[in-house]
Amino acid sequence: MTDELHFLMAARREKLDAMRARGIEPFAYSFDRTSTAQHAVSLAPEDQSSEASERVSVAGRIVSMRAHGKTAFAHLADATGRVQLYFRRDELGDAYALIDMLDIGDVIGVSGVVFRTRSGEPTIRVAAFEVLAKSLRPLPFAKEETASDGSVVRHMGFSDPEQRFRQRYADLAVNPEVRATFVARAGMTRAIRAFLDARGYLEVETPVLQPQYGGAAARPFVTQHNALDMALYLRIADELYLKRLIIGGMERVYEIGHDFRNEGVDRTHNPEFTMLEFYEAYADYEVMMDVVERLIVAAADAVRAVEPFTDAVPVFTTPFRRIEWLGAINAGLGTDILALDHAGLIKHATRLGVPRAAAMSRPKLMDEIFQLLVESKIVEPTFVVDYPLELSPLAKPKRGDARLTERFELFANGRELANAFSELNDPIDQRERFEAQAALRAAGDLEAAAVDEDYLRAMEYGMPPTGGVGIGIDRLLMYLTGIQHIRDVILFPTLRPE
RNA sequence: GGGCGGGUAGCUCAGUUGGUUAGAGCAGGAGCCUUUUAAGCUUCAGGUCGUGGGUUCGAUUCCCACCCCGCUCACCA
Repeated sequence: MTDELHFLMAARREKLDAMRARGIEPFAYSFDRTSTAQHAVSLAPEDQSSEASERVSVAGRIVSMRAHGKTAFAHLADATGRVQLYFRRDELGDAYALIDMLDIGDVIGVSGVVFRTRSGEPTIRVAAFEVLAKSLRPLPFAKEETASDGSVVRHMGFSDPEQRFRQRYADLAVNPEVRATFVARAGMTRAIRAFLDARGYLEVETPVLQPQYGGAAARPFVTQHNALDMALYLRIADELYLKRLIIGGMERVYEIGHDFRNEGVDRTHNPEFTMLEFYEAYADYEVMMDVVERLIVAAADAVRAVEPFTDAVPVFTTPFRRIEWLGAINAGLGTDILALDHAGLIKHATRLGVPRAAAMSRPKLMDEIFQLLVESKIVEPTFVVDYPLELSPLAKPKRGDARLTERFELFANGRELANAFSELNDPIDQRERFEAQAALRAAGDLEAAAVDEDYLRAMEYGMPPTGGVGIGIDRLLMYLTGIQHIRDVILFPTLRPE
């Protein structure tokens, strides 16, 4: 059936027309609120015989309605919660006829005094009300029952995952607890900004559209600039631009923004996601480990402050455990992985069950083996330190062991939460690393980086020693809240068009 | 991409071993009801049973293909 002709919508259009026939315009310009729903509830007198002295005006959406002839009850929801409304014909006179033209979903403004009903529920006795926006399309509100222990039981409702994400507006309107996730998300990023700002960091914005992408291993989205007649890539990382700023003398910078990776969509991957990167001149990865630890704790405190997540957020003991990449993997493998040639790596990877190992490059094989033997088994937050040089084309070699780099990743619950290094600041070494990547790329590794000549030019001017960190904000929120699917922490996850 | 499960009313779901009018609750219309709260009572309406083919006297049901969704594996260092 077509929406336009649907009987449910037709009925609402008829009510709209009936209101206008009475000279009422049901789409308002503004409404002066004197109270929120939450505040109105708090005004209710203790005993049932009296009522609050103060008259309140509240606005929100009608989420339930029970009409009884000459009286009617409804619940009004705003951002703070819900409050019951009581309409009486004795009180409203001719205006009471408008009750027949209201629907669940309408946005209305009411004023009246707060009292308690026979059953004790705080309720506004409506003295006047107006329709602020007529709802022409029915929202799938669920019936809610307040159990004797005060918990709310929702009956049926709006649960189809596809429709919830396609119509997040309806999801948020109907399932108010969804909002809490995004309140927590905002609290978390606010805490992170406050933490970095307090440390003297400057928040910056670098290009999303880039002529050359880099800073990570991933396949990009490509787009076309018409006037310049050139291809542009959506960034896969912020890294190389933020380090250009370090070279320019902005000694502490961070950016929170979207990166884009042209890869699969699943429980932990959305094509666009939010990345925090921060860089600090004159710091090495030891300093950054300490910063990351405190930043994670600050983020966790912020999420813990949001009601439904208080118990979900892990309580950390610092310092986090540290293990060495090479020691951990060699212990699992029973031999020195760095002593293995390509054929030996393929043999071990295959033995461990890595599919299609024969087609993989050395770095890829090492990472696969690491994931299986070490990463997947980490539960408590753990810094894995000192990654092999060939896995880390932007990191400085480790002092005292040129096979490794000063790099760490933070893992918890088998997932990567942060990736960081003492940034490579030797432009000659960086060129060699880029060229090694380019060779992998030429050999068919679609995720290997290309040589970035402009970045090398910037480095040649002189880049101070720098510590840098990347943290996936969506993943961090998932970890802290215990939410299992990335689409539940993103307001509008990527979907196929309808 | 592989495997498994699913797509039936606006929402949440039953059901059809192939058969005539496809069901429920909520939401909706009409009526009654001046403290209800999953309000209640009476009554009415609401469906191309994901799409397209095939088999059949007859397909929402069986067969084939396709589309979409979920879970999962793979991929995503």
